[in-house]
Amino acid sequence: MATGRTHRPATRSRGIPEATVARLPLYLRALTALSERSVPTVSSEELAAAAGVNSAKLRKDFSYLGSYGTRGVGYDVEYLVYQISRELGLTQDWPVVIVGIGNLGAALANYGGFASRGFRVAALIDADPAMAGKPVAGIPVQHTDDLERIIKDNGVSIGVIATPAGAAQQVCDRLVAAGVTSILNFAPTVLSVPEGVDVRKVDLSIELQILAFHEQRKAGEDAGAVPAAGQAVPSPAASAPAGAAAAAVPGAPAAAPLSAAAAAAADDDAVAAARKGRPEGDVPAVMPA
Amino acid sequence: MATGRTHRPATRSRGIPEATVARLPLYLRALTALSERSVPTVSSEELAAAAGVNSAKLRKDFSYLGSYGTRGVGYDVEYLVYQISRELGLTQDWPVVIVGIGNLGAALANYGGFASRGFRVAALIDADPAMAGKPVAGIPVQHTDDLERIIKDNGVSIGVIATPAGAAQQVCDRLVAAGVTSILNFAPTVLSVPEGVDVRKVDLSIELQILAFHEQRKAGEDAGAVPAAGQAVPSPAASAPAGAAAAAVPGAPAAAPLSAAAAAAADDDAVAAARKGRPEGDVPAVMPA
DNA sequence: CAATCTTTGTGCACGCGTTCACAAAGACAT
DNA sequence: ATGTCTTTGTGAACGCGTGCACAAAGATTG
Ligand SMILES: NC(=O)c1ccc[n+]([C@@H]2O[C@H](COP(=O)([O-])OP(=O)(O)OC[C@H]3O[C@@H](n4cnc5c(N)ncnc54)[C@H](O)[C@@H]3O)[C@@H](O)[C@H]2O)c1
Ligand SMILES: NC(=O)c1ccc[n+]([C@@H]2O[C@H](COP(=O)([O-])OP(=O)(O)OC[C@H]3O[C@@H](n4cnc5c(N)ncnc54)[C@H](O)[C@@H]3O)[C@@H](O)[C@H]2O)c1
Repeated sequence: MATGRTHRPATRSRGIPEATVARLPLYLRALTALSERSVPTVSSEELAAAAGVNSAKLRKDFSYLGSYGTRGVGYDVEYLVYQISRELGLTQDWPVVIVGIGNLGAALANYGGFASRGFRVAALIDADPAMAGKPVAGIPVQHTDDLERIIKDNGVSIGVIATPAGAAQQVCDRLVAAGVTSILNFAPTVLSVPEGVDVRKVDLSIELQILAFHEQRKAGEDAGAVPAAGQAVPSPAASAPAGAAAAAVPGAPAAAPLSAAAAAAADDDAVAAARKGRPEGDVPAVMPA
Repeated sequence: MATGRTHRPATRSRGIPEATVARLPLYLRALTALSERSVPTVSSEELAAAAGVNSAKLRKDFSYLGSYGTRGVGYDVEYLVYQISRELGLTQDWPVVIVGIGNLGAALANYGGFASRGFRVAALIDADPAMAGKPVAGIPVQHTDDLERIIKDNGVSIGVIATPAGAAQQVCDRLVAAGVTSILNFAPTVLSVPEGVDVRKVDLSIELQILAFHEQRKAGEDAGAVPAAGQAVPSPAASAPAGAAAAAVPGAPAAAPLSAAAAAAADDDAVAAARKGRPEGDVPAVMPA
């Protein structure tokens, strides 16, 4: 899932908790499905099951919106769809621009789920001159030079960034300067934005790493110990003076810390680990990128 | 950002809070960047700034892993990169399969960020016979019929679902049955999985809706009142619990209605929605989520 | 109208996550 | 050694989110 936002610790939006806001789209989706099947009402129990949440939580969530249910009966589907849509601001059209029409950007542009939910792709923007004018998903790609004009002409307030990480902050700055106040970022970078601008990020790599963590733990439980490998391990070299540019590692940039320093400090490490009550045999061999 | 997981209320994984696990990849990314610049050490303050978090939070996060810092100096970059990598299980190779090689699936297959962190795309799977054998990102697409064999032959434990929503649950079931225990789901559906299987979802539509909510609130603050929609509004009033396909099922256990709703919701994909054309008559200018 | 049954809305308790604030640890200078 | 300075590691307080459990509301039946 996409996670992470520039938190607004301040006033709780209109009294609606952030966690609740994040679940409203889920409820809306389930309700829409029921609506299409012409189901008139649902109980909190049924709807909660469809949305994959606890029924008490769902009821509490709805209570923030008001009392839209009928005791002994449940919630009126159509009415609730409307109320949630209104609360989420989906009763109006939101023009969106996608910046960076590469593999991902093109996929997003082709994604039907955009338009079907009130989000209209107002423009596709890319820095590659070769792409200018070329239609993607029926929409001609425009050059970055016109970014500001495009944003203003279309009254865009939501921008999607799908450029390489290196360009993300710069693109973000331009979007914000042009008037965009909500950004969905797919680039693996932490964007810094001024107060009042919301950023949400979708980070595939992070999701996979979280899954890997749990996966490893599952495997560890089944097979008792971890694949032990008594190789040399990088360790906090004796104590590198922060100031000096003299890297802890001479030549090699990132993969060779298992040289002199490491070997010498290996003993040190074992001691430290033992002292702190950490198993010392848990040392794999491979290094990540 | 991707959000939502099948929670494991049980034992807190090895004492490391879920929230911390979710931030480790962020730290790792920042640390890797420092490592490439041959920076030997960082203070919690600097690293926190780079990762976009509070420094106290970062220190507490690291404290769950052990005491890897040096007071008065900071953290050894190389050592920390190693420790976090190990904790996340990135010191080993994770073969991954992507199911559903359409717009999104193809983009994912082409994504370099996969391999760079120890995730290897072991196979691409699609149900379309026309795609079988066709190479995407240099990897030949294989047919769904061989899904089980592919999973087992490659020892895959992590699967990515990028099929239409309607097929997601079915694909999920097959993946799980074949041995996959971690799933990253891009389809807009709530997947139900047995205990022990982790699911994380990336839902673009939900992210945009959350942004829209805040966007609307910002606009509302500026312009005082709310966009008074004088439109006709469905009211719960008259709606009587019709007898027909009344959802208020007799004694349905709660399992049946779940899968039923899920299946229905699944069908509510962009494509389906577009094909059916918007059911105009009802409600405001809202659209299904 | 009264009794019964269903389901909402919410008070309450609990646990997790965040943040502050500071003692202690170590580096470094003298 | 001793003192100063920097930065970690963490105790403690606080707030948010979750879920239980139940009273109240309304439907439904007799
Ligand atoms: N492809 C995926 O599945 C995937 C998954 C997760 C994250 N990401 C991230 O999404 C981003 C895009 O990925 P991709 O695979 O589409 O990359 P890509 O290289 O295919 O596309 C990037 C596009 O951005 C354009 N671009 C570069 N600089 C720009 C600028 N300053 N302004 C406007 N456009 C600019 C390029 O011309 C190119 O068309 C990357 O940051 C990547 O890490 C991609
Ligand atoms: N494209 C996007 O940017 C985007 C964004 C968010 C979410 N999504 C979701 O991701 C999913 C895929 O989107 P897409 O745009 O790539 O769709 P798509 O239609 O382009 O691709 C879907 C692919 O899945 C294959 N498929 C269908 N049923 C299958 C099955 N049972 N087993 C294996 N493969 C099967 C199809 O042959 C097709 O190649 C959808 O659920 C969509 O809602 C897409």
